[in-house]
Amino acid sequence: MQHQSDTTEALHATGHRVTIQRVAVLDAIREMEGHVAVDQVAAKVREKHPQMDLATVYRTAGLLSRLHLLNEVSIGGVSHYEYAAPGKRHGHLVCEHCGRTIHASTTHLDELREELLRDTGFELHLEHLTMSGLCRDCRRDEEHSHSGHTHSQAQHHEHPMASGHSSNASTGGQQ
Amino acid sequence: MQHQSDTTEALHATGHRVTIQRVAVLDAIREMEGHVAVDQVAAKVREKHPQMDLATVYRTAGLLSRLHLLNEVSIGGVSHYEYAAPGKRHGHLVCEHCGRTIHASTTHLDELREELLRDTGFELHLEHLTMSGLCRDCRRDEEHSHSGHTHSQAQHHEHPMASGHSSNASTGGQQ
DNA sequence: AATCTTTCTGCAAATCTTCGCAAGAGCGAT
DNA sequence: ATCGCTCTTGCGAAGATTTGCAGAAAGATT
Repeated sequence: MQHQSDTTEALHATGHRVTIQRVAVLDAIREMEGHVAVDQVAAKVREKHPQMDLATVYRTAGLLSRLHLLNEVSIGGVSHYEYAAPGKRHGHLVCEHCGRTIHASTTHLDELREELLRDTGFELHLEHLTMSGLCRDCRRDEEHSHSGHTHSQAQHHEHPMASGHSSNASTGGQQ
Repeated sequence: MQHQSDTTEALHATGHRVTIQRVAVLDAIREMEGHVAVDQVAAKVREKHPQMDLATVYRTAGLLSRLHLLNEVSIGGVSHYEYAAPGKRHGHLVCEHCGRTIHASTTHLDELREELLRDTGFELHLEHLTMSGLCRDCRRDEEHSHSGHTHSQAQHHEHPMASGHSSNASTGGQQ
């Protein structure tokens, strides 16, 4: 369990200083599974370092994200982070209706990435990619309610939303 | 040039009320080219309706976006909107370095959309799709400075950044 | 046109996120 | 171990966005 070295190395290699805050934030997120919101990270970190400031967590998570030690995922406009386990790259599909997050293997995305690079010179960063749309369930629901255009304006009817987030319906193939 | 009717129709058809605020916001954004930030929209709208509240602009732009009359684009974490001209769909590629936004034809994206739909049941909404990465120019710059890992942390060289747009290219003052 | 019901808006307060700055902490040189 | 040069952090404040609420306005009804 010496991840520590990874973190330290990555920071060193990029000319950044190794601070307890940085190690603590990464550790906290690694301990918590899935995508966690910043305030959750802060809470976790404060268990051991009570004086850690929220702004520091934001800054640190942002930095670690840029160093590819974390992935940043925007869910409903709110930043979440997950540990960027090496070799486990995936895109994020967030359902606009129920808020659930699905992981998409990069198989599809790599293709897109190459095409864009060739055609526009733009190098797509898959690590931060979050795309929105409708998940299978909500899509079905929506089709059913195609009768009266009540359109209650009501935001999403908040599906049960499995507590532990990221119900993985992905293409199965996690690398 | 009676767009008015479009707006009115779309609102009606979805059971929403037609208010001056809603028409005004859509008009303002249609008059301003490209992606405009919410505060710019508010300023424009207030030329004619000085009492219009910022929160209303947020709520209205969000609604019009859900009705596909506008496209929402997140640039550097800040919401921008553009008029959703029918038949002009495109994805948004935002450069993490200089903040520039590039339009990607949906040719590439449609493919991805279909694959995702088939493999995961997820219906990707291209209208809101914003992807980040590095544009051609910044990519070249970055490759050049591959010498010492000084990581000067130097502020971004702030490219010219095509016309209009919010002068706010701040990718944030790096740590 | 007056009335009624429900949706919207303006306002203010709450959240989420970033920023500026002075004090504090790494890390290389002494 | 100490010094010094920078990078970082904590803190307060500002910026961005959302939310609750009560009054104002839209659309249906009479």
